[in-house]
Amino acid sequence: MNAGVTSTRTPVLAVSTVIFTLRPDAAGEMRLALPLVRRIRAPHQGKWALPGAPLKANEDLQASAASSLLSTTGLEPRYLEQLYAFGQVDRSPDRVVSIVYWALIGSDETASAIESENVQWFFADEVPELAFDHNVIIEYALWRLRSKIEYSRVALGFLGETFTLAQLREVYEVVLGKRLDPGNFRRMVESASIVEPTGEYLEGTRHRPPQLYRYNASKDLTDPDPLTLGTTSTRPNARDLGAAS
Amino acid sequence: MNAGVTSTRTPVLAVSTVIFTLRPDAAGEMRLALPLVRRIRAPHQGKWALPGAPLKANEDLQASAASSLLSTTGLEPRYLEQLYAFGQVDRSPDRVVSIVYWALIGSDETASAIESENVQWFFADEVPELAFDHNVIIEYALWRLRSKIEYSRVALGFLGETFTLAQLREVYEVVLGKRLDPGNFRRMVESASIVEPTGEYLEGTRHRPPQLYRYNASKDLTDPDPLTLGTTSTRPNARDLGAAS
DNA sequence: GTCGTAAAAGTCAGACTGACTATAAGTGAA
DNA sequence: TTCACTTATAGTCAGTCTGACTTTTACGAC
Repeated sequence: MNAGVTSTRTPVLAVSTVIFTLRPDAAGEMRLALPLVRRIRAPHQGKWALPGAPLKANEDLQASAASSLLSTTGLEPRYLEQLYAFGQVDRSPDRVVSIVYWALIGSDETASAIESENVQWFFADEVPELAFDHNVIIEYALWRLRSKIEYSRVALGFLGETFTLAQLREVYEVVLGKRLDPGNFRRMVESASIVEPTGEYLEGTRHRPPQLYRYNASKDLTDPDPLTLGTTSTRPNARDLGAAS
Repeated sequence: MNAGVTSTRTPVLAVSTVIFTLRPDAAGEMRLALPLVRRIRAPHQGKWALPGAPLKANEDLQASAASSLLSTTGLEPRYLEQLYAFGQVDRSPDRVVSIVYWALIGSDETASAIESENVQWFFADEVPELAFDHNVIIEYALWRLRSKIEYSRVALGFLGETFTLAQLREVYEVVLGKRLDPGNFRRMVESASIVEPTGEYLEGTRHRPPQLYRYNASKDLTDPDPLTLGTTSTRPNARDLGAAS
């Protein structure tokens, strides 16, 4: 046995990404899915893991997340945000601190995805046992997605340039795991002016053609990094507590 | 000149902490304050900076934040949570990725604080020009504190074991920078059952003695780490969007 | 034309919020 | 002892938001 691998080595930095999309299952139901890659070296060789790579010396963190994601899965996310830095001493035989990003991509943009024996899509509720603490990481990313969809516009990260309200609602329904009332959803979306109508209508439906929408401020969707703090507005739904005056 | 220091060295990991407390200014007004330490070596020698230290090989991230905070400032925070990992290539002449924590401590617990020529308290709105990107980091920590106080119980991190509703309200007022209606504040706090009355009353006031409260679930206050995900409840104020059934 | 379907608009009662008023319970001063 | 003062505590009320529900509209298929 190789006895020397202790956890007291100088910490190494890696950047990984949890990237979600929506895909239909066998029954045609839309479900949350994410790509995993098979580890090709020890530790945990052969197990599935999040896409990622060691941090390069001349690369910013977010750029590192994007580039390692692109090179291992072929995906370029529409939304990308830092999730958390995982650094428990015992999370790997080596001392690895993983700075994890989470990302969203539209179903229509996953066509370019690499799919092979070593890169595959999994439904979020059918993730196998992964390498390291990656199962915990995915759980946390899911929690963050579900929380954030309620007060921000991240849902748009799943959709293309234009979309119908029914499509947008479906995103919410899949992520939150419950049905939403179409009327109330429309009211919410319109009052929050998250999106605006394009004036065009979707054709080819079996019924009245739904209006197409686009989002107003695509800026708001990307890069909520503290690095852009000055330009970030406060959350739309933030409430006051017993405010006076 | 030393010409060789490029930013392409292998990344180094540091852990720093923004720790807030409430202290009275000269006029007796409570204000947000935080301790800074003077850098004793290059780069940015002599400038003020956040307390921190390189990550030790055998220390978890949060433990590293706590221990470096204790050794440089003498403070042991009541609330400690990861803030963000800062890793821009150009944020330091060396390549340093800083995993930053943010913390709260009660005014009554800052007595043990080291104060010297090289460790001093600053009001949050009077922070001088700091080393590295630490000004940006503090801005972000402030934003996070103000956001989080609205939907969580972090405010309790500023207070001792027991407190009056007026004291709790003052924390909110200072952090949010606006006055709150006492009656509405009481209603909010009671309906959210954030705290419970102890049955005791504060003495020595010039008026009717206010009841003392303590918090219900001190568990909820500490460690919102994803590492404890299973036990974390969802946010109390999280709202649904046009939910049906 | 009629039917079926989903879009889009409207209704309504209950909960919540912010502003405000009223009462109660102490201390210090007269 | 009594009064004045301050703050705790309780209550009121109108406006807004929310979830459930109903109605109307506009299209394709037949």
